[in-house]
Amino acid sequence: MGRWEPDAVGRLRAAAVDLYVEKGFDQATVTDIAERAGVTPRTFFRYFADKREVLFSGSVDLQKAVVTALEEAPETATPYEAVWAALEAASTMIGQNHDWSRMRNEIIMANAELQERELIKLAALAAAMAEGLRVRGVKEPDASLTAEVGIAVFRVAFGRWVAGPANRKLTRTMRQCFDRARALI
Amino acid sequence: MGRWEPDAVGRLRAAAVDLYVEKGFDQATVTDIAERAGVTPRTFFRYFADKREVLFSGSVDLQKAVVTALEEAPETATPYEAVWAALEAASTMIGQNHDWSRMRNEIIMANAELQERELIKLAALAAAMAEGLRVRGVKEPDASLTAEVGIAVFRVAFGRWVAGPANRKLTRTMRQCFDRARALI
DNA sequence: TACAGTCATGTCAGCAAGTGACATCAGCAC
DNA sequence: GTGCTGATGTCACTTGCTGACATGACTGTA
Repeated sequence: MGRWEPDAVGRLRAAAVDLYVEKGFDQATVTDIAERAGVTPRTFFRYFADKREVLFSGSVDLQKAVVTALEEAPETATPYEAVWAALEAASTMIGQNHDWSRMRNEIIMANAELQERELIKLAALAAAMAEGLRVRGVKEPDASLTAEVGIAVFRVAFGRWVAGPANRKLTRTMRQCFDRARALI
Repeated sequence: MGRWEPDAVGRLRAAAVDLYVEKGFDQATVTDIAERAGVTPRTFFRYFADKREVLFSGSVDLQKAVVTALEEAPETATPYEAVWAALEAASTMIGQNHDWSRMRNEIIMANAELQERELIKLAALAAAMAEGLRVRGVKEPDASLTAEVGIAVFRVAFGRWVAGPANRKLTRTMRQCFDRARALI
């Protein structure tokens, strides 16, 4: 046993999410969160760059999965097909937990600052995908265009999935949007 | 003559942009800006919701132009073609002033918070475009997909144009990316 | 001419986010 | 036991942003 209760990060994360749901993101102060986690506000900012970041710790793994999928996609795949591999990998990760996704999404949609953070994470994902495509030999502007379109598809598909019934598969919705985009463009 | 110098908003905007360039967005405090504009910090927040918003006052007009273009696009146009009309209108507005766009873009790219704001404005633009398409009778998810892809094209094209030489036409770059997306997807 | 109302701005007090510098002290290595 | 390390606490501070109220030039009207 350490000097303090272990897993301060875990307690902070849990406390934050609880409070964001209970009182709303704006009303939940860092002091509240820290207090509930049995810790000082200063400690909160040691683990999370800011109040929003609590909800985005998963984005690192997501980005890794996406990049890996791009690397492992068959050499013969077109850029858009390679992007599909990335979207599929992302869907598999996120699609596991419809409940969590829905709750998290509700918190985010209720607050503009959180939407901003969500968007910049997706922009970073797009940038990573574009880089992954460039590694595959795709030139600009093709790499960026394909990656950005991929993220566009992701956004729409995720939005539909998260608003729909829990038993629907994200991968399925993603594929439908992916194909539909192809038909529309 | 009023009790104070006229056009406080204009002075605030100018002072803010100047200082963002001179010292960087983070280092420029609202107190600085207000002081240079000969006004109280409180007044700054009467005109701008926050420190970032100064750089985004044009987005209202942009959105109007886009929506109008969608309304006026020929009935026979496919969704993607209607989106082109919107992108063209946006390009015509923004493409006028390469210097201003480049400076503004440099300020924004140097700061994550500003990029977040830029992204949410673009997301709002996408939402407005999707709504415009729905008005045209396009169903979901087609409306959202087409609109989001349109914004993806816009992002890439704008990025290329703003980084390129001043005499290049935004509309041209936009069209190239628009067509290239069609080829890639 | 006086009077009332309005509008842009000032004044002031205050909260919450976020940061830097330094203190503390359990546990571990040696 | 000595000394180091790492996680947390403590404190003081800056900055963004807000609410409530004050001020006084301008405008319209009787």
